[in-house]
Amino acid sequence: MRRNNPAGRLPEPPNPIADDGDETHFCRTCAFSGACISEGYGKPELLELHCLVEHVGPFHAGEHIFRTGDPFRSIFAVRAGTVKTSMVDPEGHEQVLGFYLPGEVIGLNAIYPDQFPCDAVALDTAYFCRFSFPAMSALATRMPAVQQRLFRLISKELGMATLLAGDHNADMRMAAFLTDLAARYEERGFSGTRFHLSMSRGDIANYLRLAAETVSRVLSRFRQQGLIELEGREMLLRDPEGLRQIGKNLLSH
Amino acid sequence: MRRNNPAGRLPEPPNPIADDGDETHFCRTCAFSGACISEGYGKPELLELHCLVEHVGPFHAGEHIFRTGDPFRSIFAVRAGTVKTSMVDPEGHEQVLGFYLPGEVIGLNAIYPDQFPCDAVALDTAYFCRFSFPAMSALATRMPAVQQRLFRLISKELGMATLLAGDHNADMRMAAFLTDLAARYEERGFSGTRFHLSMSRGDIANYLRLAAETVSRVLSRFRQQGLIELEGREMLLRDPEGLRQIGKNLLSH
DNA sequence: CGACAGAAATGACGTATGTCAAGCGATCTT
DNA sequence: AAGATCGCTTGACATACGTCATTTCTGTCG
Repeated sequence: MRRNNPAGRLPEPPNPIADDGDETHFCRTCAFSGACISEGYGKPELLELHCLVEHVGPFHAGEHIFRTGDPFRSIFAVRAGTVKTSMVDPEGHEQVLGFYLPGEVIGLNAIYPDQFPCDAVALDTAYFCRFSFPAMSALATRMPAVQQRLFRLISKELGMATLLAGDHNADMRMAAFLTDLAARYEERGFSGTRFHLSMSRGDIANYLRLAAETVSRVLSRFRQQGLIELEGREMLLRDPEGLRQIGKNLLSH
Repeated sequence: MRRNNPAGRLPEPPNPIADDGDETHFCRTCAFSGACISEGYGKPELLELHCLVEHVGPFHAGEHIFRTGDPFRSIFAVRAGTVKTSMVDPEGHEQVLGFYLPGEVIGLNAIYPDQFPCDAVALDTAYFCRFSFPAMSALATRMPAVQQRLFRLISKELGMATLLAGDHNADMRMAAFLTDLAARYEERGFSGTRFHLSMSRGDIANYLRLAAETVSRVLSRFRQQGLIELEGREMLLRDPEGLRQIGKNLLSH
């Protein structure tokens, strides 16, 4: 447990949890909430959407939410915690595909192959809403807003994937990674300048297609340059705008 | 025109055209055809889907089908020719995102931002079917098969994008690229061992995140090793299985 | 036909980043 | 408390690939 906070350390960040939903209300930060709440759907449809939701968890750090090859039946919205998705190639090398924060959705890349093409493991204690995909598709045919939400979610994921495919140097990748994380935390109502890195340096490196040593060096350099403060995994962005500038070629907005 | 075929040259490849559709039949190779034909939908729905299709073209080599920032209204199925999609970063560097062959669909990554996030330019003379996306979404709510086809198309594109994001050496990338191209040609009924590269070495290099010189060198090496025969842009895969082995870590199947 | 321009191939060289290795500080185990 | 283990940092060195420069080839146009 990371509880005590001795003097001289960075203050603890607020614990990122999106878990304020109940039987008739979605968690405020959930990627699906907009499909009903913000678009003004009435009680009946709202209840219908809730019928196909199942709360699952907790999953503890290192536990799998799904594994490569599992039959695709559901997508998962993160309610609390952080998730890493990754593939392992035929030679056994891991490839980190992404990190998912509260309010975000995993499993969308399983629709086409109809089975999960990657593993999903919890990086810390995590809770989920599980949506049956067949039921959701069926509902989508009756609720255009749900259909559109799904189209947009998948298309958004597609946009994300293409960004990191570019060839950029280590500084750019790292700066873009931090800026993106910050924006996503902020979008969900958490601090966009102070947060906890749930993933190891090795995972970050793998995700950015760098060596772990390179990640260490870049972070050290960023610290020397006053761009960040970093103690273990507690991150404070001292100069978010500076970081954004360095990584701007990778960032959509 | 590439017409005459003097002795000593590779024979001309069959011209990749998927253009056998009419008012009530889709082109056999079209990505949408399965949505109606193979799933046994009757005349009424078939006609409905045709109503929202518009044949456009020809676009000549270098002409834009759409540009970054254009409002998103339609997706395009390639009927004939080849298309390159690319983004330009704030510094003006081009980033090739993909190449699209007859039967494939472009524009899916525009759904989320609701405007095209990239340029699409014809690499040779190209024809398209344009599908109004709002109309298609509306139809999808009434035809689950169309909805599923859309979900799967976008999700497939997502899978493609993540593959090239890995860190692999130049040989692997090139071998995987050729194997993928071959498979896609074959899937659409063209030769999977002999085809014309519609794109320049520079475009290939950019797509694979390599320098053009590296692409040249790798291709020369592949030729020396007897993996391919190559004359200008006419490609003959001498050892497709060997190539598949080299690139297997990047390939889904 | 010859001149020109662009695409492609090839060689020489530099560098960003990977690899290997050592060391340090936490946390866990016995 | 000693030892083992793991995550992280830092340094020294190696290398795959990019960059720059030159040459060759191909197709185009006067």
